[in-house]
Parts: sequence; C-alpha cells; structure tokens
Amino acid sequence: TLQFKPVFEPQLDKSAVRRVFDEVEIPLVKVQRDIEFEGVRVDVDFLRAYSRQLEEEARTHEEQVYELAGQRFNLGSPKQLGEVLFEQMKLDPKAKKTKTGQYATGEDVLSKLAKEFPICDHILAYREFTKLRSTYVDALPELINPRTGRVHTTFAQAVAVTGRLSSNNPNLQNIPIRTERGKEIRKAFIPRDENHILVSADYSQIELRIVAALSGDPAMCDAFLKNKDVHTATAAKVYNVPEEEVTKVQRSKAKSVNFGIIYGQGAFGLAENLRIPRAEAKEIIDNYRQEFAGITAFMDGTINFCREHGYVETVLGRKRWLRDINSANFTVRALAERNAINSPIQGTAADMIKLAMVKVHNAFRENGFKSRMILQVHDELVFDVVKEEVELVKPVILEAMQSAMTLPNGIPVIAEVGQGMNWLEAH
DNA sequence: GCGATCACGTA
DNA sequence: GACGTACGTGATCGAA
Repeated sequence: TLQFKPVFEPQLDKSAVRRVFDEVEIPLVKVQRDIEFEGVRVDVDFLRAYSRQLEEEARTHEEQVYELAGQRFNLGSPKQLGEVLFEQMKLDPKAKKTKTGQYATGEDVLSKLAKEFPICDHILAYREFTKLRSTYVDALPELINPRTGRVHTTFAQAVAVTGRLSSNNPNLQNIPIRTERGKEIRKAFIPRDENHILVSADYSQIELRIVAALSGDPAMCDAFLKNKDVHTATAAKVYNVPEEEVTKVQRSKAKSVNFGIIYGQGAFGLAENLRIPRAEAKEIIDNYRQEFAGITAFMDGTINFCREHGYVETVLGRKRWLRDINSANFTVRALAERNAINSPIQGTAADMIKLAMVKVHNAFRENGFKSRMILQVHDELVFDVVKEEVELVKPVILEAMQSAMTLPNGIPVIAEVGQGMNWLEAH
C-alpha cells in the first residue's frame, strides 16, 4: 500500500477530489469497520422453518408446471424452459430471444403471457420461492460467524462507480421487501438480545430532492418546500388537473416518470414499464419536460458539461469519467448520457449518507451510547439499539442525517425513523 | 473448477 | 436499432 501512495497521492489534487477523499472516504473507513465488526443477528430457527415452507410451496407450483406442460424437465434451467414454452407449447410465435439465441423467459416476458397461459404464473411463483430460498433463507445461516453468532457483511468502498457502497458475502443491501413472501425474510433480522431493539432511519425521496435542488426547477422545488407528496404534485402538472383530483393511477404513473427521469428513461422504456401505448408514454414525457422545464434544462446541461469536460460530478466534487460521452456510436453514447444524468444524483445521495454515517458515529461516541450502527442500505441506516437509549438515539440519528449535507435552493432533507423487534417492523 | 449467461433481489 | 441507473448471488451449462 505504501508503494502505491506516491503514485496515487498526487492524483488526488490533480483531479481535485482531495476533499471527497479526506472528508468523506477516509473518515468513513473506521465507521465501516465498526459496522462490519458489529454484524447482525439473524433468527436461524425462523429461517429453517421458512425454508421448509418455501420448499413445499415451490414444489407445488413445480408440479403444476409439469402437469400443464405435459412433461418433466429442469424448471431451473431457462434454456430448457424456453424450449418447452416456445418450441413445444408454442405459447408465443413472436417469442423474443436473448443475444445468445436462447428464448427470453424473464419476469417481464412471463407476466405478459400469464393472462392467457396459467402455466406462467406457476413458473413465476416457482421462481420467486426458489430465489428466496436459495439466495437468502438457506444462505444466511451458513454465513453466521461461529465466534460472534452474527452475520458480518463486507462493504466495498471503492467498487460502485457512483460512490455508493456495495455489500457482499452476504449482500445485505438486497434483502427482499417487495413481495409478501419476501417480507418474511426481513423478520429474521433481529436485535442482539431482549435488551435491544432495531431502529431504522431512511431518507425520504432523497434522489428526487437532489434533482429538485440541482435543477432548481420551480415546480419541483415548490413541491418539496411545501412538503407536498411529490408524485401527486407531478401528476397534477403532467395531467393538468388540481392536486386534489389526481387519481391513484395518475399518481402511480407520475411516480414511474419521476423515477424514470432519474435514469434518463425514454418513451419506449416508460411504455414498457407501465404497459401503456408508446404514444401515451410519449405524451406523458412531453408534458413532463414542458411542465418541469428546469429539470429538462438541468439534464441537457449536465450532458453538455460532460461532453466538454469528459466527466460529471456530485455536489461534493466526486467525479465520474465518461469517455463514451462523445462516441459516434448511438447506443454507446446514449448509455454514457444516461450515466451522466444518473451519476450526480445517485452519487450525491451516496456522499450525503456517507457524511451522515460519520456524523452519527461521532455523535454516538460523544454521547457514550452503547447502541450500534449495523447496516447501510443506500438511503437507510439500521441500528441495534439498547432499549433504554431508544428515545435518546432517534433524534441524534435524524439530526445527523438531515444536517449531513445542505442542498442547494433550500431543499429540505427529511429522514424518517422506525423501530421494531425485527427489520420489517423497524423499516 | 471456472466463466458466461440468465434471472432476480435491493436502492 | 436500441430503448432506465447502481450493485451481488445462485443455478445452469459448456468449454477448459
């Protein structure tokens, strides 16, 4: 490492990222070390029982698949499945293939066919249950450290190009939460003992707040400054109706648009996502670009900056170099442009929570808390909290998170906190 | 045993 | 002609 230092050290100043290094990454090292050392308790008995339940349910759907297909095969093999569905059963004459010539059998493909062919729902259920079982329910107990009786993830500080952390062995940043069966797994993450409780604090709409702040778009800033529901406010603008008259469907579509914007999604992607005609998607996006002209200008400006300088940067000056931004190849260039839009947003959020982690860590030490930070999940921090400290700790966490970084244009940063006897309850 | 591929979990 | 960012893991499959 010392031999590397004379090589890399001068580059910090040369590329003007010295402050990100000194004020974020280096202080974070010890915070991260403590989190990894601390680990998380998981309820093995619960997971063992759940594993048997999932196995049973997966098998039921597997049998249904073979029944409906009229043959047995390896359902875990997408290759075999594709041949059964599209060559033998001929479910779709226009079945799409992957770049290697196999039939595509992903979730998006099967759920579209499910209306007409019940076999697809059984396949999807089988996939869901076996995924949960193999990736989480059976894997987690194997990774319990025998000395501590806890699961200790490893966070990678210099892997994700945007500045996020990543987590591996096990990845504790992708524990399920969307589906009912998935939620169950969160119940297995429990406090250290009966004197502790889990506390979870997460940023509210942090990436959209950053978009508002960086773009200065009046309409989006107004929504956050007045503490409105941002998706409802977006729907009202896009559909030109009063906020009180926004329907659930309109709000839901506006929500997809808001998230799509962050990633540079186009009409094609939005249409696919919402399963609406491409013309309707285009209409929505056109309206959006008009009503939120500041965001449009920000995105165009960011791409232009990148074309000129070859990189984009976060509020703190973390850089992402995008050598393809001026590529003559449309596909390659378009990807670089989406990266250019997304990186400052995702990266600024990463900078913010890293600063918050350092702040929380220091505050805990100053207050002499025995409670410990145990996880970071991009916009969320999880803590193993001594019960007597709960009401002391909560405001300290919220204050640290909300004050970690001041956003431009006076956009407020809001964090919310919960507690419970497992991660599902706390979140 | 390894790597590519496909699929899918999270933010 | 493609078409939404960032990751990590597990099962399968085929070449080494």
